[in-house]
Amino acid sequence: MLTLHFNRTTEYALRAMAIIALQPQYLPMPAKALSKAAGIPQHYLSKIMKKLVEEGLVKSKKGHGGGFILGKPKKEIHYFDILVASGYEPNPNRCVFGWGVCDTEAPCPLHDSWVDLNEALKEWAMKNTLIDVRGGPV
Amino acid sequence: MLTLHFNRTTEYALRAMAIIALQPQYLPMPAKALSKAAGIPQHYLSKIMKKLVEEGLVKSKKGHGGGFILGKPKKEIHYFDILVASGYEPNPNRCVFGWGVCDTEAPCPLHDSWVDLNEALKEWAMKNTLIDVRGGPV
DNA sequence: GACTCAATAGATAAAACAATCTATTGTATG
DNA sequence: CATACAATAGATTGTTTTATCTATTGAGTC
Repeated sequence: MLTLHFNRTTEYALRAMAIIALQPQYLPMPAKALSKAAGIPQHYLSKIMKKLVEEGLVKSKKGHGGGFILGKPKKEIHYFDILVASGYEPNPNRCVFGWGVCDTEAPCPLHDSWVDLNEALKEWAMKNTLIDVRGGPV
Repeated sequence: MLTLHFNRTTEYALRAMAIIALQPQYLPMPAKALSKAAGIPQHYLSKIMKKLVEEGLVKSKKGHGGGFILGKPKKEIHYFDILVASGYEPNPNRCVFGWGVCDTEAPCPLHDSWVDLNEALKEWAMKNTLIDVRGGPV
């Protein structure tokens, strides 16, 4: 795959959350239906959902009539939370340049612009919430 | 690996270009030295360099005293060019949501915010050039 | 022209990522 | 309480990406 900005897992997580957000919240969405609606392999999705549940972004309900619903109001779920829950590292202590230490004091040649990019991405992830997901139930 | 924003290949390409940019331009940098300075496996790097040469971002010189130098002035080499040369797709016709068609007319639920992110990233990649690489020879 | 340095090319191997399969646990309903 | 539905968990397979290995081609130097 040609990675756009995130890996597939993270992209799937965004998709899944968006779809759940579009459902009536009194109606839990079963993993199977979610898998179909999002075009995500069911068992792969289940692993992603597990993390989202652990982070409190969704709540799961087992048994007949069960499924997933949002863990909190849409406006409180930032894309950022979804990224983090699916493995994104917001403040990596890893240098793009591969340097052991790389900070403002001892920056690698790409440090400044990298910080810049990180901030742009973080800003995007923080300003968007599930309220920004548009459309009717999918 | 925990991908930050790009895949490893692209990250390597940025690194390599930054290092070459920091060298005195009358002195070609051999792939071996570059590999060592950048911490990139030599033969893997060679495949990346090939693409960069094809795109005209660097020029290569074979034989004794050979190596790589920039293909054009630093200020004309945008990060964007490096991303593209290493496989980044600037205007993907692929929907995050997996939809066949997804545009302003028929947008997927994440379309708007995704376009937003793409633009932020493109802006970053366009405004930065190899002039923004800081430091002395590495 | 023989020798060395250095890029190019192709094939192979290892690792990471993505996907699938099988079984188990939990919960509502008749 | 038996049955069906649905999440959870672990093990296994498949695919892609990353890395390595082995040549080959080109260019300078003696």
